Amino acid sequence: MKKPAQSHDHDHAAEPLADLTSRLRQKSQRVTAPRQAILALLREHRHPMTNKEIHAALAKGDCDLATLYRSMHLLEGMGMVKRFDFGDGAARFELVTGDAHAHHHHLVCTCCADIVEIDDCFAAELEARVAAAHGFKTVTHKLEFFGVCPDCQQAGHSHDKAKRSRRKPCGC
Amino acid sequence: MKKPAQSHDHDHAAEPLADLTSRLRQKSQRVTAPRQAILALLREHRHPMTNKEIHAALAKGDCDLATLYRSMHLLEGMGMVKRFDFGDGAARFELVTGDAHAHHHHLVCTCCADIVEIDDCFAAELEARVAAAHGFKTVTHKLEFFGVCPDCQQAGHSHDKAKRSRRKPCGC
DNA sequence: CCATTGACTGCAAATCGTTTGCATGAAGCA
DNA sequence: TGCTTCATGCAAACGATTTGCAGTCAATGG
Repeated sequence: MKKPAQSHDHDHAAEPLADLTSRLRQKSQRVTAPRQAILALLREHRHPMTNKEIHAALAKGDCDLATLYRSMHLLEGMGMVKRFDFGDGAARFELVTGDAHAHHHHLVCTCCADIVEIDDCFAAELEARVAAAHGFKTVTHKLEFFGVCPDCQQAGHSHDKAKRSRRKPCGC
Repeated sequence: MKKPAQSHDHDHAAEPLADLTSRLRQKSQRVTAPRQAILALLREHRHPMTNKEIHAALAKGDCDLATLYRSMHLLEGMGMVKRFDFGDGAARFELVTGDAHAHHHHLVCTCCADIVEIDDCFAAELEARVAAAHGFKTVTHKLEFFGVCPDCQQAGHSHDKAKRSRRKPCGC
């Protein structure tokens, strides 16, 4: 088996792993090895990851893919992770950091899949406007931007927007 | 087989079917029965439809599901239909009408899946702002709103936003 | 009007992301 | 320490979408 309680190393300004697990416990959810591994990994990444990426990044045997999916549902339901959809058919997840920066969007390079975070959300006001105009309640929105990043522009690739690439943000 | 050139009936201010098929022909694509059936059906609907819905709406035998998927790719590539993603795992398509109203978003009821079109796109300016701020080129965006429509609010259902319903915009 | 030919279609099998059933295993509590 | 319940691993099931293949047909030239 694996080290039971690694609470040291890699800690770049992120919430301590212990705090994360205690959040789990407080909501009467069990703190299991797979869940700890997932949270520990997500702490390291500032950009959303697909379940496949998460699964590949975890030590082999740390967490079954089915368990991973179940865990992400659980964490999403608890508000500990946020789900993003870049339109390529695979959900992406990001750890919800307690601080500000909570609500944000992304700018995804359709060429190299590089991701930039867009912090200021201009859509909040629009949300209210839209809700009022149509009588809807509890309105939320999904907004993501796609384009070609500076590096890829230089690379000289002939990238017309999204083309029909469904599998990857980029078809390179 | 079916009537070869029905260019009459149902015609509420939409582009004539003949014009649509000629657009196909001009791009050196063949005008086949399945494609005509698809275009004819899409002309009737102002809201985006999933391939399953389109397939179900077409007369049995009019178009195989595989052909439907291939056709939608073709039409999307030609710019004759636009693809929308409501985050429920199924792509939706809408006929691109030559007129204005080209670029628009939707407000989807998470309860009854009712759809309202949002014509004014405030995001266009944001797109430019985002592109400039990060050096990206050919930036596009995907933006959809979700909420509970007036009718569903009355129905008294206890609908907290999207919950974890992935399959349908609504989990009613 | 008929032959030609490559694009298009239907069908079935294959993919991919995601979910679920089930028996075993372990977290948290008495 | 033992119980009870929740969580996990494995495999099979699923739904959306894609693809291989052989037969079919729209567009074209004769």
